[in-house]
Amino acid sequence: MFSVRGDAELIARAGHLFASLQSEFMCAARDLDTWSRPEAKAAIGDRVGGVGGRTVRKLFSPVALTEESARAHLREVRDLGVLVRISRSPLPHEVILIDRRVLILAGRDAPGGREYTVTTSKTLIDGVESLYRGLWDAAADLDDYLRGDVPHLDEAGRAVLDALGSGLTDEAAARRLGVSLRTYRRRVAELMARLEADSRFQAGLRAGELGLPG
Amino acid sequence: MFSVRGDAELIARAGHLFASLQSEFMCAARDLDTWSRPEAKAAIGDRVGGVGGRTVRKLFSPVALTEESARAHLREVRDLGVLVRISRSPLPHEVILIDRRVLILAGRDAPGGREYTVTTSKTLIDGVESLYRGLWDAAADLDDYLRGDVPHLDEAGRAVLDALGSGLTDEAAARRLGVSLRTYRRRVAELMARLEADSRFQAGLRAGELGLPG
DNA sequence: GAGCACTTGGCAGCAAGCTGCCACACTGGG
DNA sequence: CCCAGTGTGGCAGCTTGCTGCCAAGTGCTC
Repeated sequence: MFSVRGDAELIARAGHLFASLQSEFMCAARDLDTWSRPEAKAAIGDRVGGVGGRTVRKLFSPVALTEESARAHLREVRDLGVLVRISRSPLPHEVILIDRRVLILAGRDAPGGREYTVTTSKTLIDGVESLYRGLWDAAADLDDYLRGDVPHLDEAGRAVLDALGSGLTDEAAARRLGVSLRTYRRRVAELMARLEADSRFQAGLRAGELGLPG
Repeated sequence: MFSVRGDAELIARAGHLFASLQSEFMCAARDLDTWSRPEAKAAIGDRVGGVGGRTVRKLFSPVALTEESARAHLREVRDLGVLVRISRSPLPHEVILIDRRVLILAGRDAPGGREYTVTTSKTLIDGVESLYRGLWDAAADLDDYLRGDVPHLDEAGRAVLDALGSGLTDEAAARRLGVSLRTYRRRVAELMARLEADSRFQAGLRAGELGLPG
């Protein structure tokens, strides 16, 4: 195990690891800006290369989808065969696994550059891989996530969903929210349209599957 | 970072780490049988001691709940203030974090004893902790999981849930299942009772949150 | 065979949910 | 000022959902 500080040193000492990728590359990160320097990003991208019969998994937090440019980029790499999933977890620290032989973890940004820890310890790798796998399995496919992106609920929508999820009658829920029954039902109808549901059970099921209210 | 082989050596070289627990202990494991030797289990238990103002989190896979004795044990420790959650992930490798200062990972059982890797690398710990946190946040509280364990759906229950989730009216759903409306509604009422829901939305939400139909 | 427990299906009465319609209030722009 | 757009609330009419009740059918035990 060794540590390096800064992207340049990482590439110098561990760049060959990326180039020697054989079968599986897995990474988890908050967003696309893990590599603070564009040249480092390009260099790493070059070394990993295309999928080419290998499995490349990239797991991001929802923050990665904030900008449309990032979404477009993820769609592109997805089109190249990279498996992209979105986890509900913030994923504040980047984790990279190469062929389950090498584990690279990125620390925080620091004045002297970000510290990376590189290890080939099988026990460490197995442990981290099992945690990664748990997150991966629970994460949503990029397309599913984007399709399900419709229900970004504002405060009112969330309040309606909370009331619905409490099992209240419409009358009780409207009272709770301080609106008329007609208005409450209007909002329920809107939420159901957004969830593309024809019944309340179906709407609840979709909300639960999507992790709402998030 | 160092590795040890076997429980005895782990206790000899790292036992003090457990005893020095100050604020937070987190572990993830497939089940309760991580420590292959009862004496090792007891020794570790003694060293961690009670909660005593500290945060102790234990994350297990559903396999940990297979036996009623295991469930009873988890309820006991939960009653002592330990936070217990059940993840849908298999968690094949045990991970332990002590005060976010020490990371211990367990390898597979081997003839010479299981290999443990112990490290205090901040980058490693941060990376693993962020993955752990993602799994923890997505995991179900022990009580919720046990309470939610009710809906083991038989074929008929699953068919009802599928029909409900399709957004059909009761009449259309009954026709689809080849039963009368009264019978269908009777089964819906049973499913809702099992999900402890007072409305169809709430039932759907709970089903979605529980990952039904599994 | 009879008796019992359980399930199904039809029916009725009621509650809850759905939505159109209309009036009113508010806001912003010309 | 007027007008258009938007949102709210009350009401009515209708559909859907909920459940008790009763009769009939089925399977099991004695």
